[in-house]
Amino acid sequence: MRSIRYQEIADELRDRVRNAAPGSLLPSESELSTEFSASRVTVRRALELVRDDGLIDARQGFGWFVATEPVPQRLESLGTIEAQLETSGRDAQRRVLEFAFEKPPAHVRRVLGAAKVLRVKRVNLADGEPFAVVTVWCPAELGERFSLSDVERHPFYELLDGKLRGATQTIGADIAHADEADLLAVPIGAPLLKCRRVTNDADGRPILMSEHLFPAHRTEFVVELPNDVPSVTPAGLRLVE
Amino acid sequence: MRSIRYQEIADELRDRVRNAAPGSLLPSESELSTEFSASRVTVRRALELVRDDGLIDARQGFGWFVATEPVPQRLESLGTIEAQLETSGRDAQRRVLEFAFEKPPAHVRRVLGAAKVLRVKRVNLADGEPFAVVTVWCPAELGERFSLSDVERHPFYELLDGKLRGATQTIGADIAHADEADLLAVPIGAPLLKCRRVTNDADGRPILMSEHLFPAHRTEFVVELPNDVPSVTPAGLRLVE
DNA sequence: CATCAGACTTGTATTATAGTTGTCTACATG
DNA sequence: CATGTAGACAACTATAATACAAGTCTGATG
Repeated sequence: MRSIRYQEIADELRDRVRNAAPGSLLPSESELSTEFSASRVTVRRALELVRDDGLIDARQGFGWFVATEPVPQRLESLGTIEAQLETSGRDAQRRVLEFAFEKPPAHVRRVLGAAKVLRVKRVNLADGEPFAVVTVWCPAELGERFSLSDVERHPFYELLDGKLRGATQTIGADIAHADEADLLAVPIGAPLLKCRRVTNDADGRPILMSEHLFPAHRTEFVVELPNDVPSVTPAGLRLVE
Repeated sequence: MRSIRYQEIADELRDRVRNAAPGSLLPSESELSTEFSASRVTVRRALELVRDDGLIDARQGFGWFVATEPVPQRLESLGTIEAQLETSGRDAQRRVLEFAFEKPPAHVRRVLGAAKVLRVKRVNLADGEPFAVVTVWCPAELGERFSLSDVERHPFYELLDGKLRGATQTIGADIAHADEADLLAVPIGAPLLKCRRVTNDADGRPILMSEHLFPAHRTEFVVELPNDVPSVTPAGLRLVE
């Protein structure tokens, strides 16, 4: 069986990088070149492969270093909306509208499996203008630890820091009804993006359910598809029953 | 019973390939030639037989290698909508509505940078019911290779097989206007999911732009977020200007 | 302290070579 | 006529060797 040299080198480098501290420098390309008895071009191709994995990065005149963020964010190049607002210098606020312990609606109960839940409804503002209405449900025994001011001051993921592990997110569309139209300052019947998310804890059990409504004229989802595209049809779409 | 040499060789190769790692390289044709004491042409015919099984593939100047899985679909656990329909036993059809070479609208021209484009508009049916209206733009010099029946019979990604590399997909919402409402068999003002996609070629240049409209009551996007969730806010959302 | 030269780094070419597949022609054999 | 052998050539790939541009750091110099 033949083998490609730069792939061998890339594998070796991946191994080393995984056991190295983030931010630490790799040997220079010419050093690696002599060490592997390969030309600089070959070493470079290997390095570029590892970079494509998100494990390392390079700066001209400086060198190759282990990437600080070992978990590459393949899914989307954009961060959270809050971080976006912050970097663009806009002011982000949230206003809690409702905060109640109650019996969950059927579709929430089916997912969370709790007889009593905390429901928090709030509106998110960017520069004073509303851009999202968010409803979050979580089991009552978890929600009892939070006060209204906790929820008002901190995002939910901070309060549950470290407990959240993965999520499934479905994106749909709806039109604004009277209640939502009022909150989002759009006319009744305006198109909305509706996002339902089920967030799991470290053990994979769902512990958080949330519904987000965005006015379509101000928001859109962006998904980067770095690899081969299997179809012109949007990936991730499914027909609902 | 005389056995045909290149079929014997093909059988032997099939055996080896099944026990080899995907992506690994086979010996070169001339090596196999000496190993099997057969001419290179004969070995080649055997290799081509195995390739027709989909087990291996070749690249000129590189070699023969064990075929990898069709597509490493990391992004979402769901496949394309066509594959979904197929596995669920539903009937998928498409009907081409418009097929024209013309000057592109501004937002298409800005992305593709072409003075003339091919625009194809079609409606997708599942079990006879419409579930998507799709418009695809591509530069005229690329589109000239395709006929109307090409587009009607094959998905676009098949016609451009191997050329497509990555894409950026934005998901938004809109309401159905008269034209779309008619095509999708929904009332005017019904919520629609609107997906715009820019697909790039191997060099990262955009070569395809498409717009997809789905009736919201029948469709939704599903995005799996396997890693840490940074926020309760949906990932990938951004504010538009 | 500010500045500048020099050593070292990555980024990006070009050229060369050996090895590979893709394709063709010519010929032999049953 | 299908099957197999032998050979030649084009096109492509991986790799090496080299050169130069451009960015980063360090330390000497004034």
